[in-house]
Amino acid sequence: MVVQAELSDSEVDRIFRALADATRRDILRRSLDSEASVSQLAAAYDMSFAAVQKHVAVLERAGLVSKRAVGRQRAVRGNPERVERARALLDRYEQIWRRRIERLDALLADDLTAEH
Amino acid sequence: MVVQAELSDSEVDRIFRALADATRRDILRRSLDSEASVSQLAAAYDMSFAAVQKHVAVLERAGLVSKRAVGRQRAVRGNPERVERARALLDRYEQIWRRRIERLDALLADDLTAEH
DNA sequence: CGCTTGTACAACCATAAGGTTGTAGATTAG
DNA sequence: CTAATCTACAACCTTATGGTTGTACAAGCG
Repeated sequence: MVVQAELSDSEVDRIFRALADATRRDILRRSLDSEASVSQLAAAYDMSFAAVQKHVAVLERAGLVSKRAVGRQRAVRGNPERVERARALLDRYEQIWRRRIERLDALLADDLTAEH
Repeated sequence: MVVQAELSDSEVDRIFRALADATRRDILRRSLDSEASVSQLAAAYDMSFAAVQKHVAVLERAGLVSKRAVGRQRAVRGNPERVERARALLDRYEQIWRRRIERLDALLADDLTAEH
């Protein structure tokens, strides 16, 4: 099992920032489903090629997709490992909440015991 | 079981946008762990009260926290349901990728069969 | 070779984000 | 009642974001 380094705050910032745009989420979905060139992606949206190119760049800087040269094209593919990392972060928040509930439950149990 | 409405694109935008800042993620963690007033939260960061207040407002608009009036204080508490929703979205991306792999595996199996 | 296609990137613009200070209203403490 | 505390919000500033157009260059096509 590969132990991964903790993501820095700014890396996490970039990941969630990249996910905070519907076009980028759609590009991520497509590129997880199958590789597509930047121009193929661009054809799918009602905006300039350059705009789509920028969105891909934001995803790339966040590590959510990577590009591979195929002739003059750049094949974009999603990086499931990064998505998993983001999901794991949210899992931790849920754990924090669950631990809180456990503490509260324990307190309540103590109170009931004390009432004897 | 409560069936939940799909989150709109802009709701998802707000959720991930809210998560894309280290201070806000920390506020979310704290408020999932235990309720805290805005001023208690503000004391924890090296920025003005108003700045922290704005961060709380961003989290609130995203539905990640809610506020409850307690005298003159506003108790901020995290909303685990929303965190779960965000996590579920990322799960879907991972599923998309897994389905792709399954398709590729199926193709490979066909090829091997064809070679007989 | 010359033309088309695919990409990269700079320059620019409008708006949003993240911070500040200042003012004002509610609530509690003395 | 008066003073202190907690919150809300407006106004302002700087920088980032998301879009545009235009230019440049590499790779395929005929």
